[in-house]
Amino acid sequence: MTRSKVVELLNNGNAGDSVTVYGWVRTKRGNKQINFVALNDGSTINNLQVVVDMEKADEAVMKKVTTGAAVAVSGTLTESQGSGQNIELNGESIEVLGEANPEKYPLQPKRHSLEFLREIAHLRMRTNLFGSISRLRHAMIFAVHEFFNSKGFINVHTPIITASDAEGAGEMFRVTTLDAKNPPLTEEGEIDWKQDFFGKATNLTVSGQLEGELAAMAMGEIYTFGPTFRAENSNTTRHLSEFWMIEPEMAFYDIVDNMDLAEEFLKYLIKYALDNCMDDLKFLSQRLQQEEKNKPQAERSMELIEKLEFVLANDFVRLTYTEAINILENSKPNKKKKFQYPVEGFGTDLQSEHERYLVEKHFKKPVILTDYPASIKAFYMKENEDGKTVRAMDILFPGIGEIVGGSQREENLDVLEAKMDKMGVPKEEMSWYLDTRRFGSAVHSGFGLGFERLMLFVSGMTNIRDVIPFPRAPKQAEF
RNA sequence: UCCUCAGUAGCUCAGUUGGUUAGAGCGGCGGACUGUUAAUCCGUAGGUCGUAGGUUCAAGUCCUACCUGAGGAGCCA
Repeated sequence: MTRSKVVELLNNGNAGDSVTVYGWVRTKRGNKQINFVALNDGSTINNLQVVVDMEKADEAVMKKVTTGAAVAVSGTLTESQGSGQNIELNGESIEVLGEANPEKYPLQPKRHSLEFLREIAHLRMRTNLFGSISRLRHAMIFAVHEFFNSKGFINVHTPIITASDAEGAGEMFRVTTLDAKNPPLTEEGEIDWKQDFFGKATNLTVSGQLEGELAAMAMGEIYTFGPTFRAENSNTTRHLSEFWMIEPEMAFYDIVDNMDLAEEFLKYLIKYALDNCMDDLKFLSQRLQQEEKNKPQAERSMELIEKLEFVLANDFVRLTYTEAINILENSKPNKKKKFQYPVEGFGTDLQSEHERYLVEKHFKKPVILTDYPASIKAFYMKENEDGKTVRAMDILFPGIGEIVGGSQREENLDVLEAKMDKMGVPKEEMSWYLDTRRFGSAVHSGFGLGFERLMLFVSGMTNIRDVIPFPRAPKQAEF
């Protein structure tokens, strides 16, 4: 007999069908006459109820059917007499494939704290919550590729090991095969990287953007979707040391085309979740509502599905950095000196509290901020005619902050080189990058979307460590 | 990295101004119940109080250091 998935049986099973299911036991309850086993195989949030007639069942086998055990069940689908489900499986034969000692198995049929589940990340995907998140994450990965593929973008695998340290996107993890205890030294007493595996100092990538630009300047429209590494000592609910980033890069796109694409992309992903993951979203929503009960009314967020639909239905607010500074300067919290960091005109770097005010209080919807001062942004961003600002754009989401950061790129070689000199970026090492401006340069743009931040928004989770299966963060590299 | 808070049973927590033998709920185990939905009811076992020092007649409780975790800030996606 072939194996059926729980999701197929619940959606398309008919009473009378003879089926075999494999899965893990969530709970067992009942009495001497009858037992009910809730079976889950990861294919859906919903469990298949297996009904066992204890007068016919092997008692020794049923004793091993405990929470967490892997079982194979064969039997006949029947319409359920109970109220929690339409269809259930009349279990005629049950085989325990793998026992789970109930005195030692850490997942119990009860609510666990997220902190505890983080400590047992190797098992937490067996919970309803992390099962839902895993399916949702998969759906979002799939939707990313579907979106770009449908628009004719080429997926490019940019290198994970890089030698360039000029991107200025934070601390990097060194990649080396040198003996850590006894590295070869130069005459000056410095580590001699020439003797290392690649003949130079290498790191894990902090961004695929520069290579993405090379590809875009040949293929037109490309995107990358890969792991990214930052060795920053960040201990927050929004940062990981290893995370996944999507970076489209498009030739012949200016900053407005870039914004249009980013907004369309985010909405596509959210719609995909609503269209394909409703069971999981409903569960996540219920969980969120439960959490929010403990919060004061004013701090409660919108119901999850309502929030997703709201973002779909409304245009993102677009405004310049300068306009944002104006709003902030005239805002109540600024006048009442409620901001920890006062807003002091053009040049002020926006702090979390400022971004949150704009998104959560003032506009109450996603905001795209553009035209930041050149002084607070990266060297490769396209300078505006005013000479003061650059064509950068950050998309700010409620509860998350910056979810997308992007820009139109400086395509003029002279301007770019002048900026690199000014900001101390080594031109010689980046000669390969500058070749895109030397030969066939053109207007182009791109952005980076933090995949886990998207997951935070879509799932309603609040800690980024809960939306990636095996989080990497300072002092955390287990599993 | 900085600030704040926390660490007591498998899990979630209570534990008074320092004072006998450290408690509860859930989970586990045993039992009861002919259809349950995180079942219900009865019973039962389960603890190096994060680690190391210190103060004291006496420390889960006070002090110091360290470790771990959470929330916030910075850095950013």
